[in-house]
Order: sequence, then C-alpha cells, then structure tokens
Amino acid sequence: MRLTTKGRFAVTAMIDLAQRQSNGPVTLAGISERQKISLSYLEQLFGKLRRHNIVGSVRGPGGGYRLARGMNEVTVADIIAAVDEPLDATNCGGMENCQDEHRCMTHDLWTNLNKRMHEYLASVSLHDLVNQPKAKAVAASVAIDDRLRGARRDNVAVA
Amino acid sequence: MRLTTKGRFAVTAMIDLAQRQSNGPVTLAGISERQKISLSYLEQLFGKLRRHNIVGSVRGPGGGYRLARGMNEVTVADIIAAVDEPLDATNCGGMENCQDEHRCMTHDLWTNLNKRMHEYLASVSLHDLVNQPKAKAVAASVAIDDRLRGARRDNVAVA
DNA sequence: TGTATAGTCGACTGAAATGTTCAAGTATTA
DNA sequence: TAATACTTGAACATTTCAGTCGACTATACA
Repeated sequence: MRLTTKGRFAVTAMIDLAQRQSNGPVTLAGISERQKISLSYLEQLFGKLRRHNIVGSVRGPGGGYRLARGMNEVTVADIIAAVDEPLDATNCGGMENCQDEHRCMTHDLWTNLNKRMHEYLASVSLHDLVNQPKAKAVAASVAIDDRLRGARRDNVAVA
Repeated sequence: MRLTTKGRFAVTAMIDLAQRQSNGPVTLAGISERQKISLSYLEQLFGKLRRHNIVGSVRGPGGGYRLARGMNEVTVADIIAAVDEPLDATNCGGMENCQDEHRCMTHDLWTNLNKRMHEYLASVSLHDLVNQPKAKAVAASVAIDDRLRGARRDNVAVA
C-alpha cells in the first residue's frame, strides 16, 4: 500500500463523482474542470478504476462515469489499490532470503504495520467521506483508537 | 504524509538499530548487511534522521548510530516525516483557489483523512514494533472488520 | 444519416523521485 | 599515525508522476 498524490487525485475525483452521480453519468471533463485535474490524466486513472470494477462507463452523448457499486461498498483502500497497482510488499517478496532470523522478524513487523494501515483505509468508505459532517476531525480520533483496539462498529460513519 | 518504500527502508533500519543499540553504537555497515540496504542509501536516510534529532551519531572506531530518545519517544510518523520530508499536503497549498465551494469541501475531506492517517502512524512507536508479540491481534481485527462490512471480493494485496 | 458527444487506447514527454554508486572529506580511537 | 566510521556531495540509471497528443469507437439525437 503506497500513498502518493496519485491516489489523492483518484480519491478526490471519486468524491466528486459520488456527489454528482444522482444526476446521471458524470463526465471526466466536468471532474477535470471542478477539481482542476488534467482530463487526460483522469482518463488514465478512470481506465484503471474501470478495470477494477469500481466505476462503470456510459459512452456517447449524455454519457460519463458512475459508481459500479454503492458508496458504502467502495473504500479508500479500493481506490488507492486500483490506481497505484501492485508494488511489492516487502523487501523479500515471498519466502526467499528469509532464513536469517532478524530479517524475518523485521519483515513480519513491517507487513503487520502495513496490514493495519490497509485495514484503516479499508474502513473508510466513499459514503463516509461524502456524508462527513463539516469539521469533526478532532472527535474522530477517539473512534479510530477504539477501532484499532477491536471495538465494534455499526454500519457507520466513520467520520 | 506520503508512504513509499523509502519510509519503509527507514523504518526497517530503525527497528534494526533499536534492537541492537544495547551493545553500543550500531554501524550503518552492519544495518546495510543485515537488512540488505545499500550503505550509501542508508547514509542519506540517517543524515536526515540525524538532522531531525531522531538518532545521534558517534564518530571514530567503535562509533555508529544510536537513538536520540527512548524507543517509546520515536513513532513511525516521526521516521517517515524525517525521510520523506515536505510534500505538500493538499492540491491547494493554503487558502488560494479555495473560493469554490466544492473544492473546499473535498479539500477538507482530504486533509481530514490525512490527519487521521498521521494520527495512526504517530500512535505506533518503535517500542511497539520491537516488542510486538508475533502478529495476532491485528489479523483478528481485520477479520472482524471484513465481516461487519460484508465480505468483499478484492482482497487486495495488503502490501 | 450525419454529427456532436464522450469514452478508449496507445504512445510519448519533461520533471521529479528512487535507489545506487563513487569520491573526497572529517572526527575519533588505539 | 593508521584504522575506523560518520559526513558530504555529486553523478547516475531507472521508475513514477503528471500531462499531452492523436486516432479511434460507441451512442444519442436532430
């Protein structure tokens, strides 16, 4: 799981899309203008999002993109994984080279940390982002800590 | 907050350092060999870590690096921030261009997400990583999360 | 039947970041 | 003084980022 401006663009664009799809398909040209992201770059990003079945496309006049699933079914982790693609997990791709005890230890520790990060990003859905009440950031921190400790959460609103 | 292999290398190296500093300063050459990271690359990373007062150096024979503070006082966020440096937070650096309502909204949403990620990484200390009992609780919480959310097909490479 | 709309695909680009290597230092210990 | 080890700077190939361009296909609508 990598986190760069690329994933940021994708998330921003997806929020825009989620907010507007009720009026029918949303054009990339519109997203481009509203979010100030180059149209051709969006085409690349949405090509990947489409191939990952996160969005669907409608061609021709009046066409555009729409979500392939409900907002609750699309997480930030999904979006980032779609555009950032593979990227090797650890220095020792699978088992190879892992005979040394110390390497294996740091290896486990790292994948562990990674897993938790992914877990967090997977816990935030597009719905959470779109329906986030303006400015509650601070209060949210408590909830996160609880969740990391294994606290139960009902279907909602991380935010 | 950016997350790349660069920060990964730094965290791995810091774990190695934390595990071995009880025997006195740890040389980069040693870390390089154990973790299979190029020595010169480590030199660059530790130069930054030193300038951020995360590690301290001891020159001359028998020298090396040691933590500048206790393991509990060094978080993953500290390490990543030190090596990944600046990187603008949002597309609209401060206030500029933020007159449009929608841009401001997604802008807030994004910085919010960012804040939470940072918060999480700041909650994991070097001590936590070194003394972590071999991966158990985390895996469990992931399973729970998936269940609550309704099984998802992608199962994205966590890495 | 055209034609404008809008997605699809591929190649290509300059700039930056990654990760590595080489080389020449300086400080410290023995 | 010699060996050790950090310090600094430069150069480098490779990859990714972000954007551009051009040609193409599918569809709605007049």
